[in-house]
Amino acid sequence: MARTRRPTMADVAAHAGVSVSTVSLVFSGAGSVTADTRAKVENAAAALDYAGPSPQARALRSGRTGIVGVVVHERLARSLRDPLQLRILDAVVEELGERGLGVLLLPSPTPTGSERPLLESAAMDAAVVLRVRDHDEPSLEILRRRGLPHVAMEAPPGSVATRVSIDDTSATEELIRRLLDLGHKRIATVTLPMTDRATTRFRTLDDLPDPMWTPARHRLEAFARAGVEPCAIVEAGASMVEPGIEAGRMLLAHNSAPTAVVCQSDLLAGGVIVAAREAGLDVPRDLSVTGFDGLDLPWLAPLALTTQAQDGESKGRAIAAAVKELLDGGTPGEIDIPLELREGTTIAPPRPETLRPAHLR
Amino acid sequence: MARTRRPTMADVAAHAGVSVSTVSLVFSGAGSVTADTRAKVENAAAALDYAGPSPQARALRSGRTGIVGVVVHERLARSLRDPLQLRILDAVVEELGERGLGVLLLPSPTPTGSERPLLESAAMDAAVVLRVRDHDEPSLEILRRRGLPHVAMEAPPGSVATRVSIDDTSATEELIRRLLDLGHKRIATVTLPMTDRATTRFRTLDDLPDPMWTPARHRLEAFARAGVEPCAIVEAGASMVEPGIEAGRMLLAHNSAPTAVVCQSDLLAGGVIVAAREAGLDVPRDLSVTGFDGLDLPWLAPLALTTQAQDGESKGRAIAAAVKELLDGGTPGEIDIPLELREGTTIAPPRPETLRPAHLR
DNA sequence: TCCTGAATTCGAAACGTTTCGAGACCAGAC
DNA sequence: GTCTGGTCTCGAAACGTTTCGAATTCAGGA
Repeated sequence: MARTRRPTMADVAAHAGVSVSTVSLVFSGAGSVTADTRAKVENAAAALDYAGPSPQARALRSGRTGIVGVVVHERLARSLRDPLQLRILDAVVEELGERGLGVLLLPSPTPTGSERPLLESAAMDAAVVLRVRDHDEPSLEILRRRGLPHVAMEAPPGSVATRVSIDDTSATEELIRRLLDLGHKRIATVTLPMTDRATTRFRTLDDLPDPMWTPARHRLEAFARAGVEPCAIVEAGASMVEPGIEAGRMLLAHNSAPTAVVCQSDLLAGGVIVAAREAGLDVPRDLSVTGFDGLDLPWLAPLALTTQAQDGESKGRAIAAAVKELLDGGTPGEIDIPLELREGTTIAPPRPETLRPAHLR
Repeated sequence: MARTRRPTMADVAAHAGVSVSTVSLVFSGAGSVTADTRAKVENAAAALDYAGPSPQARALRSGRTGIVGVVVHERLARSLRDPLQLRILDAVVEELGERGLGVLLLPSPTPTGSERPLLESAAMDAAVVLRVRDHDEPSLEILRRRGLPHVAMEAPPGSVATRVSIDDTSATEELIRRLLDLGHKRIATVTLPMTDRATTRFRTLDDLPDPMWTPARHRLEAFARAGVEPCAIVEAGASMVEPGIEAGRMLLAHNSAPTAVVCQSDLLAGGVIVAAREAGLDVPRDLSVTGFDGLDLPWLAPLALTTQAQDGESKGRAIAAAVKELLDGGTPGEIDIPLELREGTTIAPPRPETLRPAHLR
């Protein structure tokens, strides 16, 4: 089979005995075309094995590519191993797909990365930034330069025109107050990664990185709002179970172990619970644990995590809706996705000091 | 700020006092340009806030879009909740990204789907099909029509020019033989979903769907190769823990419960183990369980799954390498990714009949 | 019979690049 | 002083559509 040139609209037009404009009309479905003419064109297309108008040419002429870029963590798996993020992306893909829009995965540009990041050079009509560092996110500047409309999730207030966010500070504060009401005094926290290349480690309030991932910062600020200081802060290397276990071990080995741990994600909380079990502690009697996100963690049974649940699907749909509105020339502004405190079985009043396992007093 | 037209290469050329071709040369980095001229052009571009050549125009003229489509399950999350798939996709994105290629997510076209699926209309240079149903996969036909080079993972032999696959039949056979050698007679199996919209249910060898997802079929065929028939077959609704639990419950409630379960994925195996624990059974003494994929399941501790491990990262890299070779005009052919039997602690000889819990005899 | 207006179809002009071949210029060899 | 070869720059021709306004056709009313 000779590797021949693909047929173009001109070929189809010639074969059908009509003009190129008419063929275009048939394929775009826009103008009015006689059933007769339409049939001629369709037959010609079939005869030539014409696969439809070239997307490249269509994009150049019409100015629309039908592609929406989605900026994720440079290591894709870092972003998507989190089931919540996946749900969000899934909803975005589905919702945009209904309008014929495709999603292009864009690893977040890094200073050390390639000369010309995809975000700068790829064709697209709009973009979604799923992961915004604190104010200096370079993606936002690139998008501005290119004049591309964009939506950012969990971005710092004022950093971008269209935001879709949750009020994670208030939600975390609510969890902290629960623990305070139960009588807890020594409350530790396990945070999300604060930077792109985080490792699991102790932090103090004086030792926080400056461009800091927004959700980590917001959820940490809840302590100040609740008027307490965490007795220990461990930054997790990733929002996954393994780093959660590690963080839990670190906290329990600490000189004065906490009676409660506020975890910035459910996966981290799950890890902390595994570490507690490992140390022979009973959750929640020896240690109260809270999560964030509201995932299903069936392997945690019979415990159910006390957490703030967010609905990934509606978050994704809200993002997609905002993108569509931008493409239609609208200005969606700021969108707030509600959280719901889900009562689980992982918090309880602290055990009287004298009854705690000796090594934890 | 007046919403003004974006500057083009012609504007930059005029501002710099050179020709359009020269500006193009500067941006493409190809031809030889005096340092002086280059500086003039770069200054002009900066002055006009020119964001670089239009990807649309570049794509039309050069014929290359820099985009590789990746066909995933229609419900994105179905594909990507599986950590292995995610690793593969991650490696593909990273490896292609190094060459400046972006990954466009393409939900698999469904009969009921939109009029014109993205796979038919989106701009791209090549495609990867991560999920091939048995022979009649519609994606492959569309790609052929469009004349796009493509790579398919786990496709039936002969269905496509470039395949990247594992020998899952042999690997599963190896696991089955282990169990036979240990003395097992009643071996059940929990399969991957066989169709796009599967539910967790019993199946028999006479009752298999015809277009059937290839890995499910291959791994099931291992029983015939090993010369035994599974004593029960449960098709899982998805390759996740929850359907695995459900499948495990169904098998254990069966009149003559198995002494071993061959699960077509680690997540399903994890679920079966949870169901066994729930029923008061000891794994592996009361029930042997094998998995497939080689994931890390920290919550399974202290057990370690006996499984066939595949390296998602090298699989992804192999796929990306094949795509690059296709784009360079090569013909990569068939690529086989090796599997490695990982000895865990979840299989043992069956307990003598008389010692088994009464309800399981 | 002639005129009006709606329904179709058509021609031509973009859209913003890349690429090809040719021209201009300059230094060094004869 | 002329010729040769290399380096840099340029003009013009695509790439394959969409879209705009104009041309054509045809039916129905005056």
